[in-house]
Amino acid sequence: MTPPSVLDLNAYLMYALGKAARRRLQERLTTRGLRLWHLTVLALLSDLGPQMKTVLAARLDMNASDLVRIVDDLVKTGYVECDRDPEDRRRVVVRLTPEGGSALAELGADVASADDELLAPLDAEERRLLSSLLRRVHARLEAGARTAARP
Amino acid sequence: MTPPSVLDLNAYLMYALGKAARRRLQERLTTRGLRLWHLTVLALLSDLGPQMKTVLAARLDMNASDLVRIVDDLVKTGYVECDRDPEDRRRVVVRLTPEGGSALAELGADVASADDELLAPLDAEERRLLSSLLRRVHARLEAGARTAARP
DNA sequence: CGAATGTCAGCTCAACTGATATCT
DNA sequence: CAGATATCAGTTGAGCTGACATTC
Repeated sequence: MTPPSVLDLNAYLMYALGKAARRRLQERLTTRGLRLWHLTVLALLSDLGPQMKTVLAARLDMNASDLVRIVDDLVKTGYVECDRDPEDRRRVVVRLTPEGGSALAELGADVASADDELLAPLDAEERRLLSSLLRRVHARLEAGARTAARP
Repeated sequence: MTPPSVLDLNAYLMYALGKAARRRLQERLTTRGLRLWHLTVLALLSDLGPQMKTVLAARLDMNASDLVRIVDDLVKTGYVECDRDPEDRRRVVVRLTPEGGSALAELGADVASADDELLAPLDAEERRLLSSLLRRVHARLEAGARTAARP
């Protein structure tokens, strides 16, 4: 069952699973009128505190011009607010509002269930193992992106 | 380094890594005028032999209407050919041409290097482990899709 | 007839590019 | 001035939906 040589490629496997993961997360977000980037931006703001737009975009491996539109959406819904940094007026600092924080909290359990659905065939120990491997690959990608951007 | 709570979600991790994987595969394909689906359809035809379009679409977790356009492209480049099944004239059987086969062979090593790039931080044993975990998750997804489509 | 297969048009989101404005 | 930050317009691919025709 499912032995095509495409599956010999981990890159293809990750691509296929990434699509499935995205689909499951989207299901849980569209009912609230949000998209994937809305969630990830809110979560990152919650983790890091108020941040410049370039930092957010870089951390999420996201295009700067796309981030502008996502933040615009979040401002309209009142989940984030923006202020110019008085020390460097080029910078726009984005911060989570209380409304954004509670919206994120409400999403938490709902979104976490996407994990259970995806990783159903694995037991707890295997999930930890997979998670640890994925994190290492992801960390290297981030490091590579940084060094590539600032050689 | 990179500890946001978004990363507690394996679903998000897979999504992010899937994007990175897709990007690496695309780099290697656009130089030849191909896209991701072109590669996967060629590879699946090589593995399974001539197949109906619905089978191809289902196996690749792909929309039937999208497959039609991908196959159209591949027919234009001469990599596949289509024939009506005389026993059931609704069916269109797609098969790989010799040109398609050699194009796929030429892609092989090039595309395999996407794996090395992605999994750079893991040693051989860890790669096997990751691959095995990913395959199990993927197999379950395919099974779920089948049972959901035919309850 | 209903159901399966394939085709076509059109839509949204994701991802990227290039041009421009503003500020340091 | 160069460089960083942000913004805006437009393009492509991916993914999905609905309508339709054809055949069994």
